[in-house]
Amino acid sequence: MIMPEELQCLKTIAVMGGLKGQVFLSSQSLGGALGMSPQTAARRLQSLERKILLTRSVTPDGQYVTITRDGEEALRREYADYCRVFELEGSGFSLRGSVISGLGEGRYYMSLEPYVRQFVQVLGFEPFPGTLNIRIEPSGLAARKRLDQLEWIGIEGFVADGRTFGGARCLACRIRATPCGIIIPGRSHYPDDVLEIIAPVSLRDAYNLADGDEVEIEVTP
Amino acid sequence: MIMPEELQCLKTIAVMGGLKGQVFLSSQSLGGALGMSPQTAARRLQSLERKILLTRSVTPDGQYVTITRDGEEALRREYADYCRVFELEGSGFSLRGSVISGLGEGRYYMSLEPYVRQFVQVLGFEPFPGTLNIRIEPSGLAARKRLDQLEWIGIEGFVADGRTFGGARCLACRIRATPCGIIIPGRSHYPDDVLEIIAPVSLRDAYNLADGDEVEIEVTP
DNA sequence: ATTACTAAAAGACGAGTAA
DNA sequence: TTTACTCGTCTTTTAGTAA
Repeated sequence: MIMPEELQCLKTIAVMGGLKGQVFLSSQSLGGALGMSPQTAARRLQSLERKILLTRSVTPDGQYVTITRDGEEALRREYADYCRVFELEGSGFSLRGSVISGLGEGRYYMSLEPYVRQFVQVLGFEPFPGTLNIRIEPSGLAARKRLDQLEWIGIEGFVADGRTFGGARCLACRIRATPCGIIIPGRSHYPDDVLEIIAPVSLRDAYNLADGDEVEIEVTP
Repeated sequence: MIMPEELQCLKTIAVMGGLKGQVFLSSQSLGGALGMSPQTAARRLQSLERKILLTRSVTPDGQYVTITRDGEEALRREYADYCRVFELEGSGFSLRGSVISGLGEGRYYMSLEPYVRQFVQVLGFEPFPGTLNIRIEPSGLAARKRLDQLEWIGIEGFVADGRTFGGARCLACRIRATPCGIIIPGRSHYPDDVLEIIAPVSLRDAYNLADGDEVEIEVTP
C-alpha cells in the first residue's frame, strides 16, 4: 500500500522533473522541499525504491532519482481523482436546510409587478406570491458561501407610489422537481444562513411542507 | 501546516462530493474508503475541522461534512501541482549515460544507401558513418523504458546483394547542440541499457568524447 | 448503529555516528 | 559535503469503553 506521505514525496520529485529523466537531489534538499529532516527524506526515498516507484543511483554527494512506470501510474491515479473533483465542478451544489417561517413580507414583494416581470424574464416562471424560507444547516454554510461565487442575476429596484423598492440578486435552483429561485435582497455579499426561495407554485402546498421539514436545494449552473 | 494524510482525507471527501455540498458519512465509511480505522478517520475529520478545511454537523448516526473555501484552496494547490507535472509531460526526456565502444558495425550499416536515404527523410540529416554507443546509467533505465512509449519512426529493411538487412526504429534526439537520432535495430520492445546514436557529424570528434565520458541525451517530441 | 475519549502498542521522527 | 544506520523520544494508531 502506498502511503500519502510517500505520494507527496513522489509528487515533489515529479514536479522537480522526475518523470522526464533523472533528477539530482540530496536528502537534505528533498527534505527542505518537503519540510522534513534529511533522515526522513532519505527513508522516504528508500521505501519508494523498495516499492519500485522510483529508481536511484546513489553517489557520494547526492543521488540521481527517476520515477518508474509504477510511480507514474500512482501519480496518474491521484491526478485522475483531482480531475474528477475539479472538472465536474460547478455542475451542481446541493444545500440541505429546514423550512422556517418568514415574516410574510415575501408575499407582498412578490406581488409587485416590476419584480414579477423581472423574475419571469430571469427564471422563466411567474412566481407564486410568497417565499419559502430555508434555514441552512450549520454544516452547509460552507457550501452556502460558495454560492456567492456563482453568477447571480441582478434584479433592479424601482420607485413606485413615491416609495423606493430595493434591488436584489437571484439564482436559479431546484427543489425536488420544481424549478425555483433563490432571492437575496440588496447586494450584500456576506452569507446568511437563511435562504429565501421563490417558485411558480406554493412549495409548502405542493410538497406539504411544514416548519422544520428538511429540504434539499439544488443549484445547477 | 497541512499534512499529506489530511490532504488525502480531504481529497477523498471531495471525490465524494464535499465540494458541491454536504456529504453524509460515518467515521467507519470514511475509514473504509481510506484504508484506516474509524478512530483514525474520526481524528482526521476533527483535525481538518480545527484547521477550518471543512465543517461538520454531527448527528447520532453519522455526520454531514462540507469542504470550506480554505479546504478547496488546499485541494486546488495540489491539483495545480499535478497539472504542472502532467501537462508539460512529453515536453522532453533527458537521459544520462557514458560513452562506450561499440563493435564498429554501425559504421558499415550507416554507409548503406537505403538506410541513409531513410534517415535523411526521417531525421533531416545525412548520418555520419558511425554510431556513438551510450550506456545508460542504472538510474536512467526507468526513463529509458518510458522512451518506448514515444512515437518511434520505423526504418524499413531491404534486400541487397542477396542479403537481407533488417528494419529498425528511430527517434530524434539531441546531444548538446547537435540534433541526433536514437536507433534501435529490429522491433524489440524490451529495454536495453545501451543506446546507439547517429548524428550528422562524428560526436566523438565534435565534443572530444572518450570512453567513459558522460553525456546527456535529450528527447523532445 | 454513531461519536468521543483513554490508554497501550506500534511506528515514525530526527539527533548522533560512521563511512 | 553525502548516505545509511542505530537509538531514544515522541507521535500516531487502534482497541476498548462510555455516552
